[in-house]
Amino acid sequence: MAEDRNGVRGPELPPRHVGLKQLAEHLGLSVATVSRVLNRSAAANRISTRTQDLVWAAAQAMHYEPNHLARALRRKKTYTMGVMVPEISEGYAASVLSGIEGALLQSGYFYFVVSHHHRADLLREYPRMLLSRGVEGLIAIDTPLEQHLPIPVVAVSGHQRMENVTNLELDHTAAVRMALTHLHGLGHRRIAFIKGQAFSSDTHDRWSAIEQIAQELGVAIDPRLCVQLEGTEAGSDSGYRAAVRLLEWRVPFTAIFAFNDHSAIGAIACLKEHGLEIPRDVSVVGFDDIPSAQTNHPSLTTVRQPLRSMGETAANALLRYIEPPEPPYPEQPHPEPPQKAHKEMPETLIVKPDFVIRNSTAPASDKV
Amino acid sequence: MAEDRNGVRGPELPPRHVGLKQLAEHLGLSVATVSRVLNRSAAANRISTRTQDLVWAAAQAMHYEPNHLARALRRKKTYTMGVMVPEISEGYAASVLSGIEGALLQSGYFYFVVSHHHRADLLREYPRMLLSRGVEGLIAIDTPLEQHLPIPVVAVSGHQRMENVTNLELDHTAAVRMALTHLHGLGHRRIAFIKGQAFSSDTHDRWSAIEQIAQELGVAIDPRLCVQLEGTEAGSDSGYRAAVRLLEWRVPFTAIFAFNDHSAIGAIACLKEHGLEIPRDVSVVGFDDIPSAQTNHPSLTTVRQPLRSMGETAANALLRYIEPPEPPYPEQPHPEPPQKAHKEMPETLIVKPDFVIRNSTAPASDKV
DNA sequence: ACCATTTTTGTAAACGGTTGCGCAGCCGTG
DNA sequence: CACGGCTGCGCAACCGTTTACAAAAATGGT
Repeated sequence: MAEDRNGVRGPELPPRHVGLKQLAEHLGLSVATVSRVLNRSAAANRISTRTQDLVWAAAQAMHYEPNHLARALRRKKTYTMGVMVPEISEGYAASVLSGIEGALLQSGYFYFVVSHHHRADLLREYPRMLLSRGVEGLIAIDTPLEQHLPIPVVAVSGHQRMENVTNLELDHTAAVRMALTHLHGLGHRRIAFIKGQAFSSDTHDRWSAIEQIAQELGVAIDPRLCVQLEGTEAGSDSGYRAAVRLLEWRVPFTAIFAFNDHSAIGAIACLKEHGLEIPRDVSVVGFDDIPSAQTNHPSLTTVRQPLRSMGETAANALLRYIEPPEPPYPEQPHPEPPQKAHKEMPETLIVKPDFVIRNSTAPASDKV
Repeated sequence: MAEDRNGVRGPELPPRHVGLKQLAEHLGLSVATVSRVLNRSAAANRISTRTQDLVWAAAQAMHYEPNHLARALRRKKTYTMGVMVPEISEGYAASVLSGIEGALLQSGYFYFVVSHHHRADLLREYPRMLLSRGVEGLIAIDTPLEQHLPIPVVAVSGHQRMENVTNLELDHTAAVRMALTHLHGLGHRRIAFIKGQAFSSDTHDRWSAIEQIAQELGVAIDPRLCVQLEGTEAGSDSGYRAAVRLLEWRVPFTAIFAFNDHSAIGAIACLKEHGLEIPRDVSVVGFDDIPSAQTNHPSLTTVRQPLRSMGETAANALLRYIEPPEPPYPEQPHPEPPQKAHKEMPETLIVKPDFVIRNSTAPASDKV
C-alpha cells in the first residue's frame, strides 16, 4: 500500500498523493499559508493576492484533495451523520433514506447506514460505533433508542421522549380520521382492523388514534375483528395470515383497515382466494402508499406517508440543530450578534399524511 | 460543543469523553502502553499480564472508545467503503445495498452511500469526495465509471474493463436463454421486446444476448416489436408508455419480454386497459423479481437477479482484495511466508440468474 | 535614516491515536 | 563483578490539517 512512496517503477513524476506538505514544498511556502488560503480562513485576507492565486493554481494543477480525516480530527467536525434502520430493502426505510440522502449531501454531509434487525446487541453496539466514528447526529428510522446519546437525534416514527431527541411522527389522528371517515362515508360499520407488530413503533399510536376516531364516528371496535401481524419479515405473507385468522372467526365485516400496504395486499390475496371480490364484497384500506399500492389489483386506497419528505425533514432538522451559523460563506458583514449557537430541539415534529383513493374501496355491501 | 471540558455545572466527575490520555493518566501509565494493550499489538506480549488486566479493567470502567478518525489517520486504514448508486429508493439498488451492508458490517467496515442521479457532475465529484474521506474501496451499482481510481472497485452490472475494477455481471446469456426458451416452449413466436434505457449498463449486454438466443431458437426479432424505455424515473410508467407505443404499431405479438419488472408491470396495466387479458392473450416475462412481482396481478413470470447475494458477492470481493492477511486475530504462528499482499482482482465475476415461473405466461394464443 | 506600523508569512503546538526504538532494571553466567 | 539478554515500559516521531502566536519584510512618517 505504501510501497512506492518515491515511485519505484517510474522516474519520480507525480507524487502518489499530494498533501499540503507537497504543495507547500512545491510552492516554496509553508503549509500554514497554503492551508489558510485554501480554507479561505479569516486570516487569509492578510495574505497577498498574488500568493493566493499561486496557491490556487498549484492546488488545481497538482490535484490537491484535502484529507478529510485529518481535517475532521483537528477541527472536530466530521460532516458525517449516522442512520439506523431495521433493514434496508424494505421500501419504507429505503424511501426515507432517499430523502435523507438528498438533504444531507446537499449540505456537504455524508452518512453511515447501519441496520440492526431488531437485534438487541446491534441496537446497543451500533450507536457506540457510530459515535466512535465521529458522527455528529443520528437519524433513527423506526428504531427504538436505548441509551441517552451525546449527540442530537431525530427519530422517524419514534415515540419515546428523551433528551436530545426529536421525534418525527406522522399525524396518526389525521391519518386515521381520513381513512375511517372515508369508510364510514361509504356506509361501512363493521370494520376489521389489522394491527401492526408490537415492535413497530407506529403500532401503539396508530391504535390509539383508531380508538379515538372510531368513537367519534360512532363505529364500534369488535375485538373479534382485530388481528395483529406476526413475524418479523416485511413481505405481504403476514397480512395473508392475518386475513386467514380474520375469516376463521366468521364474524361478518365489510371493510378492513390494514396496518400497512404490505399486509393489505396480503389480505386482499387471501380474501380473493376465498371467493370474495374486492371492493365489491369487502373494502380494504392500506397505509404507507408503497409503489406496489398502485400496481396492485385492485389498486389500493391508502394513507400516504410522505416518506421521502419525512427523510428530508428529519435530515434538515438535524442539520439545523448541528450547523454552526454560517452556511457556506460567511461573507456578509453581519452587524448582529453572532446568533444563538443552535436552535432548540423541538420534542416532536408532526407530518401530515395524504389520503389516496383508488379501487380497493367501495360502498358497503352485506355479503359478508 | 467543547464548552465544559472540566464540567462547568457539576463537580468534576466523569470527563466528557475519555481518550487514551485520560486512561493512561488514571492508570499511571504511558499512552503508548495502554494503546499497545488495547490493540493486542504484537509488542503487547512484552507487557506484564497484571498491567494488561488493569488496562482492560479501566477501559471498561471508564467506557473508553477509541477515536476512529485518529486511528485511521495514523494507520492509514479507515475500514470504510464507498457505494455509488443511481438512486436509493428504487428496489434494485436497495436490495443490492442490503447485501453489501451485511457483508461489510460483518467485517467491521462501514460505508458511505451516494446517489448520483445519472448527473454528470456528481459522477465526477463523488468518487473524489469519497477518496478524500478515505474509502478503501468502491462499489458502483449500475453506475458508469469515468476516471481511473486509485482504489479497487467492484462494479455491479458494470461492463467497462478498467484497471482496478472487477465487473460483477449477471449471466445475461443464461438469463435470456431461460426466458426465451420458456416462451418458445409455450409456442410464442412473435415476441415483443422492451429494451432498457441507454444509460442503464445492462441494456447493451442483455440485448446482445437476446439477439444471440433468438437466433439460436430461430425466433425472428421484428424491429417493429421493439421499443425502448424512456425517461429516467424508476416507476412503472415508462413501461406503460412503452406498451402504448407497441400497440400503436398494430403489429401482432403474443408475448412481451420486458427489460425489468417495473416496465413489465406497467405494460401489463396498459394491455389490460386495452382489453387484453394476461396471460391468455399476451404473455409477459419480466426481469429482476422485485417484491411486487409476486403480488402483482397476475403475478409475474420473471428472471430473478439474486440482488442481495450480488451485493454480498461484490462486498466480499472488495474485502478479499483489500484486507491484509489476518482476519480478526493473528494468533496462529504461521511459519509460511507472509502471504501475498492481496489477491489479484479478476476482471469479471459472473452470477447466475434464476427463472421463476408465475402467472403472467401461458401458451400462445392468436388473439393479437 | 530610523522607528512604528502594517502587511505577509513562518513556527510550532495541537487533534487522538500508533509504533520504532531505547532505556532502565533484573537475571543468569563465566 | 562485568556482561549479555530478557522483561516491562516510556520517549518521541508521525499521520495530514488547523490555528495561536510571533517573526520577518515592507511601508509610511518625520
